[in-house]
Amino acid sequence: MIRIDRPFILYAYCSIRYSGRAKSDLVPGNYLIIRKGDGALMIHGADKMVPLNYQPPGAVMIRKGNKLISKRKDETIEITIRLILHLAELHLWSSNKIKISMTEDDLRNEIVKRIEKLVGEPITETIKEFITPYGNVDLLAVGSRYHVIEIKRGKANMASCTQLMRYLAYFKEIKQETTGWIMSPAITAGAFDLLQKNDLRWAQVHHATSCKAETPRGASS
Amino acid sequence: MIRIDRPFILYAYCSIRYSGRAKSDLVPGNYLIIRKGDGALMIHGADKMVPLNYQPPGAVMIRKGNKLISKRKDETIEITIRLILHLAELHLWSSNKIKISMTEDDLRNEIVKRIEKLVGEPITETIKEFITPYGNVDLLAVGSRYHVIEIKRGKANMASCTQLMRYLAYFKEIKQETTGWIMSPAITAGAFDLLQKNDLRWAQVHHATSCKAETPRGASS
DNA sequence: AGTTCAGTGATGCGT
DNA sequence: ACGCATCGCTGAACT
Repeated sequence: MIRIDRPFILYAYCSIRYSGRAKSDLVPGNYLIIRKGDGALMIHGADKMVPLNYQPPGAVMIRKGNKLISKRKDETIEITIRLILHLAELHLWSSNKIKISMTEDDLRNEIVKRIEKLVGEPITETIKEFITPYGNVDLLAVGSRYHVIEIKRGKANMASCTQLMRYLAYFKEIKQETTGWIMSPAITAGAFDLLQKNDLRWAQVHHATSCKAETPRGASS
Repeated sequence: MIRIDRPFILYAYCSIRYSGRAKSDLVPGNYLIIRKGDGALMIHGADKMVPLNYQPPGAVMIRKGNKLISKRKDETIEITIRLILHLAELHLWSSNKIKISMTEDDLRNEIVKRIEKLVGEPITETIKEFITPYGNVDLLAVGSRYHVIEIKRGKANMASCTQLMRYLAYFKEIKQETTGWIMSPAITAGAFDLLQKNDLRWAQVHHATSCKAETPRGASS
């Protein structure tokens, strides 16, 4: 019963049992096991990006004979190793953080720059992450009325609409005149219909370059 | 310029550039690169479960000198290798599928068994995935009225509520008397408030074992 | 610790 | 293909 702390990769013929939030059994096979220094554990099959089984950082691993057992809170992964095919410790693994651009936040900054053109009226103030009891509004633009804006970096869908409608319910409660907007590069047909039915608007916006506004009525898809 | 098809793991001192839906640069360091036979690519740092950079199945990889370039549609990852620390091909990697239990679908089956006790009235029919223009209802139970049931395997949140409310809007349109339910092992405080305001109900249900029903009024959290 | 939300979400299932 | 919903989602930020 030995505690294992160092990060390693292990390619082995093994079987896996998981129990916790859910349960799973994995029949014996050749799988790739990756264990990081923070406790993160991933067991990968031959395809797909997501691991077959996994455990988040904080898990503690011990070895008991030919079994590797990783535990975290009420969750356990038990790896029964039948044959080690490849094993390596990874020294001096870097933990640099990655910097991503073209996120939703970047898009919001673009929208703020062109806000008057997008909503079609003079705006005196823009507030990011405006707090309501039903969640925080991505962007609130104040002009002759409030513009409640939900931003999506990709294609907006029905869930995006209901998220917007949830915020609007609050402004209705406090009897504040508002227009609800979704601003995104694209929107699904169902979401667009839902917007129309609720008298909400969509403005097509793009990352970094141009922004073009349309009312639901004028847009085709 | 050599095309690479075989799965491998590579631990190397390298830098990464990604461009596609978003953009990122990763400063030189020691990273673990995993490439699967279906094209899936993952570049892992020293911690966390999620890769720093990645590409889904279908990506094509070529080698150009000390660069590995993986492309898929409009997305490119370029790995500039400065020093190979460890390299291995993975032979006979298994692609067995994993079978998970205690999913939302399992919970739904439990609920169907106890449906009359949960909704508190005789039920003549239960329909899974009942289709509405606003999406498919997890479970529809028909008694003296309709019971529209949204099921969550974990803790229900505000998004769960708005999802339910979206379905209910349809039944209101067709003037069908309904009661809206969320059934889940737990629910967040904000979601519970939102339910109450909209005269909807929550029933606490558990995986596999017992089910206990409560009205929003009676529940504490 | 709890809650909310973004994500290069990914993945599966339907149309 | 697109649309939609789940995920043992993970991770981050804020309370």
